[in-house]
Amino acid sequence: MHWADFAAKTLAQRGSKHIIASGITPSGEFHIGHLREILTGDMITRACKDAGLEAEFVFIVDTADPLRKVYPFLSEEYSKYIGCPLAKIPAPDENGKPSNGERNYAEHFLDPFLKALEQIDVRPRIIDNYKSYESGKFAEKSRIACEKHNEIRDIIETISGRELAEDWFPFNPYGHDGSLDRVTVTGFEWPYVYWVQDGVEGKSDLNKAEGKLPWRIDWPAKWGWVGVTCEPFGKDHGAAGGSYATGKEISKLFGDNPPHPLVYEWISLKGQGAMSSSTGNTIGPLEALELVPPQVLRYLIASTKPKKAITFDAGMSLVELADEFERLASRDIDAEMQNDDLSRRQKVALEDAEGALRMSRIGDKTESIVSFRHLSMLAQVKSDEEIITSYGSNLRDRLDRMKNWIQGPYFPEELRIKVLDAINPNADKDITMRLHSYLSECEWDAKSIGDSISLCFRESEISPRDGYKALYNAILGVDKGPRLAPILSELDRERVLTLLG
RNA sequence: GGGCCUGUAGCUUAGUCAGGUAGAGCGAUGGACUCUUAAUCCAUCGGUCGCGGGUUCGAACCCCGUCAGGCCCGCCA
Repeated sequence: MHWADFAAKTLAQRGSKHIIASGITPSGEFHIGHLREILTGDMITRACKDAGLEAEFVFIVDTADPLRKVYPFLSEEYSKYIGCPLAKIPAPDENGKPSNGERNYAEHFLDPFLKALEQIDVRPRIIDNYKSYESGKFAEKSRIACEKHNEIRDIIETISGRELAEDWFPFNPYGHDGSLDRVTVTGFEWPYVYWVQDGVEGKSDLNKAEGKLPWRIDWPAKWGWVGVTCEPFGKDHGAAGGSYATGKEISKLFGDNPPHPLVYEWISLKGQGAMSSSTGNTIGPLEALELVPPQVLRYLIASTKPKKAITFDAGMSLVELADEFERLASRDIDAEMQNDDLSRRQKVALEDAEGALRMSRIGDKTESIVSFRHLSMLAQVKSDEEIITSYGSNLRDRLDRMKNWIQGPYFPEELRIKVLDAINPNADKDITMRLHSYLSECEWDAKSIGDSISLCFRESEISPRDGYKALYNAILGVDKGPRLAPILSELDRERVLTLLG
């Protein structure tokens, strides 16, 4: 059974109505790693619906989280915003300086991500955390947290095994400068938390966004008022003593039923370690979508069990992934399932494949007749019109993406068609000399070139196999390759003749 | 120090929860297609299941130990 279906089955035992949640802090550029968070949630939601459950997917954007530090992509001017909620900070401009524009910091990074999600057919209900504090959604949980601060302290200290500071309090007010830093809570009397920052005293109303719950409490509080029944999260939250472990207990303290967890591994970039918004070591979803169709990105997540680490590579691995998806999409899985000779293992594999495909599909079942590998070759040697004419206009979209890929930095060298610059001594001289004379006389278009090559082989009694091998070696330096005539017709006749010796 | 996750063919991996002859894709190799799609089709090769013990008629799977990598136990999402 596919992992998403398995999760749905587990949820079915809990009830028939579900809210699956994902949460991300928009502290920097979104990347493929964040896509795993979102897609994992989206796929569980899809699986729940397939299983006949009522399910809604929500994306909680942690806009109330403070700016932690001045990231490398920000200018020093941001230091004055450290500790302030991302929703109240101006977006950086192209130089990393605070802009005067309309958009805040959180929106600046969130908007492009939401556009990518739309392409990928993920349409969650968006919950803005800061606005939720503003409208009092957190008030009730905040009240309980403040009233039961000793129990909460006990839960965190016992489960995480760490000691909290003497002046720790389960609610962080924003001080007079709007920052959470250097603020000490001095008292609580509903609905106010009293505090002092740099000698300045003040109070924060729990009904408004005048402070926020610390992460380990904020999370279970959201579970409660949103009604979350399932949430996937990264392995960092999942470890023993981590925020899920404490959140689960705090959730019970709030009188709620903690959501079903699903821990997923991280995505790293090939050869560069974990993806990280703060170091700029990222590939964004939009960037990836310029190379492959959205189904392939969905398939990347769908075909890998959540606990498996993914090493993302926008080169050859992505070509293989895309082709694997196309092959799978063109199979008739239902028919294959009818085969009674299948072993238990083969059956399981088939079920997983069916599930991964179901989780990856967007809209109609449009399969393609051309593999990515093949398309990469066609795109290098033929004009768009020729390709569209032979394969149909529904290839347009993929062709455009392929062209981006070829022109960009990620296109694998092994797929690049490289014409030699000098005579290849490994090519059969005898054969290439004969081709030389035939090709110096024919018309210089693809058809004539092809005909001349055939004619040459026939009249010289050279087997096509040996003949093409020699020709490929002379032009491209390899034993076999794509259709040569169209490539030759794109080159100067003189250059070709030179290579033939 | 304590805990969690991962380790299976050259590569990516299924199978571990419910123990029963190790499955697949890619790549590689060979062949077919009487002028070559990096196409397609067929076949073949390829695995001490990280390592060592134990339980069992039988272990990739359960138990103990061990090695390697990642992560958490810092209001850090």
